[in-house]
Amino acid sequence: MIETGARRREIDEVASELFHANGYAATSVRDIARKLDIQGASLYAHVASKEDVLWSIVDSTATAFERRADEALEDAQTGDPVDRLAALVEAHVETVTSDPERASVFATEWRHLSPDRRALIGERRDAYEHRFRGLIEDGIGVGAFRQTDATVAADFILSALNGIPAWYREDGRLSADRIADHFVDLALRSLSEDHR
Amino acid sequence: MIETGARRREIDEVASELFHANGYAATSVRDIARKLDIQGASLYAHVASKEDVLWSIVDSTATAFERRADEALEDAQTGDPVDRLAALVEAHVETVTSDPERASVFATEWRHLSPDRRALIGERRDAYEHRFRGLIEDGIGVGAFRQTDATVAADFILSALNGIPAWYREDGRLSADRIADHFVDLALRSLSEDHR
DNA sequence: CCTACCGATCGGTAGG
DNA sequence: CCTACCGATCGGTAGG
Repeated sequence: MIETGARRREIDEVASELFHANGYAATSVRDIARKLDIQGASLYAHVASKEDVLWSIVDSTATAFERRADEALEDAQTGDPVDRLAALVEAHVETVTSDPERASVFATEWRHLSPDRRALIGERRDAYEHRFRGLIEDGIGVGAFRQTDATVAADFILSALNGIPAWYREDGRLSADRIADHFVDLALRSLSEDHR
Repeated sequence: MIETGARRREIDEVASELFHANGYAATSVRDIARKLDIQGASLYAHVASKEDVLWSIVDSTATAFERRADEALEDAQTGDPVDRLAALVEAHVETVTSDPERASVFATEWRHLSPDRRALIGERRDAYEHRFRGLIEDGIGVGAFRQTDATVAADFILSALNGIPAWYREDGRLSADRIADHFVDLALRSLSEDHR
């Protein structure tokens, strides 16, 4: 049975902070416990292992990215690959900015998962990237995007998106919405045809 | 006195591999020693601490980025901000692909440095990013780039560049040169004016 | 570069 | 959720 109580959620929250700030390997179970004002060993009343905490964060964040992308594509209500890619980029920025710490842990700490879990996440990441690449290919197909390497372009855009947690501040100069606008713009233009 | 012998260089090389693959915190001094077929304690005949190894990698890689950028801008021999930004992006891709493991360690593991060293690297990173931002601003100024947020654009491009180690393979489908071409193209276009 | 060793800390368990 | 505890491993030192 998977625990889903308030305490369990608190664990994921403080662990996300610490894993983001110092990395999974440099964060001890006692570091997490200290932030919750309990003893290190007491954490095991709620979780079976340290890796389970990482898994919980990574798995739920993967689901968040997938769900938000699904919704965005449904809402788009259009077959235009340009609009659909814009919706995907916007959704991604929204997911990242809504919880930058979890997004950052998801993007950088999954190598510390067990081999089986790592493989599972690897597949989901591939499928997610495939959406980007597919829409880029579609856009090239209809002549909306320049003839370019869709794989490189998808990596380019996704790397830029995943870099957001490194500099985003909730109380920063730009709101999450404005950042999303900028990123949609930069991403679409990077694929645009010359009109000179 | 800083040791610069062949063994010392080997240490940085295998440490770069391990720090890249598993992260600094998850790599033990004995892991590094094992790859060199020596005892864990023997490593301390060559280095004063584990952190000194990380520092050596990070510091030399920062220098490599700076030097290659300097050369590229000198070679550019032009005041055109578009050409100069292209040269900077190309130089960055070259530095990353010439040693992706070191580039990746530089980009992701510097948080494990001591506070003073972290601050030093932070300043150098800021200065480096400032070159990108400055050229973007210049390009906007002369009307070559669209009116956009230069800080966001610089983060966008630099994050994309720093994502390369995550997917680049030396024996992969694309040569380092071709990747550089693609990235120059994607980066410049992302800043381009509409001509519609 | 080795052997022998150090104190500290790690993730995790037992039993309440 | 606590106290008490476990074996393993950590970065690093002493002395050769």
